[in-house]
Amino acid sequence: MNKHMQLPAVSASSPIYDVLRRDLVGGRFKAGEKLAINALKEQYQVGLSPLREALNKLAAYGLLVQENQRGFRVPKLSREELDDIARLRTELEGMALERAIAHGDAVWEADLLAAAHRLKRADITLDKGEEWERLHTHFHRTLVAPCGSVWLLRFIEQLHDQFDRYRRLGPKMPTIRQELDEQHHELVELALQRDATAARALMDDHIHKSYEVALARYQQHA
Amino acid sequence: MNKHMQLPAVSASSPIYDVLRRDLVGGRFKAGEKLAINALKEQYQVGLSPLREALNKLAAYGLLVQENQRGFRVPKLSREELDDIARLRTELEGMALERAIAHGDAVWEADLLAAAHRLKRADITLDKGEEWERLHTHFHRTLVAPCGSVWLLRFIEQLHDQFDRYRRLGPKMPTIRQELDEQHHELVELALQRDATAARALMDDHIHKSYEVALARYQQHA
DNA sequence: GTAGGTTAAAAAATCGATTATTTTGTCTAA
DNA sequence: TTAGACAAAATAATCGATTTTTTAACCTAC
Repeated sequence: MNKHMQLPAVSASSPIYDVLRRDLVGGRFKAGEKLAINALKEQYQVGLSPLREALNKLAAYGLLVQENQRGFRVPKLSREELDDIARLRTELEGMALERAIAHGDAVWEADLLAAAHRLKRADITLDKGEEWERLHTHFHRTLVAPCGSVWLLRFIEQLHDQFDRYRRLGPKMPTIRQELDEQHHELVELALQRDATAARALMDDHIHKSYEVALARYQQHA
Repeated sequence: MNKHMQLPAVSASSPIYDVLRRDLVGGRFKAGEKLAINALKEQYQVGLSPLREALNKLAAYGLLVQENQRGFRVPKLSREELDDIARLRTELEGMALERAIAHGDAVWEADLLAAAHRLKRADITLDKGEEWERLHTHFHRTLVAPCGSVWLLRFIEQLHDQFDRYRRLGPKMPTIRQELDEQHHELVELALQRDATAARALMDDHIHKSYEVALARYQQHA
């Protein structure tokens, strides 16, 4: 399971794919909204073909719904789905974390410390928002990276994106964010101590807290 | 979690997508092979745009690899990946089966019996090959269908497709197939008895046996 | 003989325009 | 007034051709 393994590669370099994915996860589109392709074409300044290919990929990835002959739509949000996503995240990320703790090497330990530190810094300094999100995603990805399963990582990433559609419905809440950030550091500690059981328990709690934030925001419509 | 829930919908009705998916899973293309788009266009008698959109979706789904400016490629096979897929299938399908047994209703019981019966019939009658595959996929899908998690079902289906790229490398082996088919019926029995623990254990074994078949075929190059 | 560079051929990606489908608006008849 | 049918507009999907990039072949210089 070395680093030169061929990745199934979802994100195929196309800039418009990455931009649209970011905007969909970030909530720049309303849930249930129908995408006006011509409008997008102008808004993002891209041709029709690259745009449509990106939309097709996003539909296969689950960030869009494609309807027979009537274009693309942003998937609706639902309490049931949020519960589903949170539950699966708990199972899959817990599993991945245990395996990562079993297999992670010294480089991983260093990467973890670095990722956690940068995340905390971004929190303290003037909040760039988007930058914190990037670092947050990167931290969670780093945490489970050496789990040894390409497919598990793939599914986790997909679930993260879906989860964030709910979590990012509202504005940032500094109090909660700080609490969650503390957990990030505790997760690093437990990972370095190779305490898989405790780490998994904390991860469960971490996801549950995030879930409560996401649920609250979802229920405030937005 | 009712049946009218909005599905994330990967397969968006496009005929060429379904056909290509079937052919990729069925091994009509060599692993690692580069797809000649113009050739495909003629072979499948489709236009360039629909074809490219299907290829993009398949890449996002993991049945193709998209390389920067050099088209699409059938993913390579590897022992490591097969192990990965089999292990994850065990975890995810086991989880889904337990939940399905907890939530499945009378309609599910009937569907299960029907699916298992049709599968056995297809095995006895002159083997249409492709038809058995269809029924086999349908049986496994039915088994876990009422697990209550749309995303879990989605991931399981994806892993099934990937697994089948290995399993279907060689010709059918009647002896083994019969053995696995017996397990299908035992799975139904345990499901109807609502014995989640035994059912999960049997599912583990079932996947492990399939894994051994797939591994043997993979190692004979093919 | 080989490395490096140039050119020609092939292939992928993109574009502009056309075609097919759906949606919207309007009119008519019950 | 409203349901249904028709026509017009809008939008999605597809096509054919162009542009860009990669790959292959060839040539030259060392």
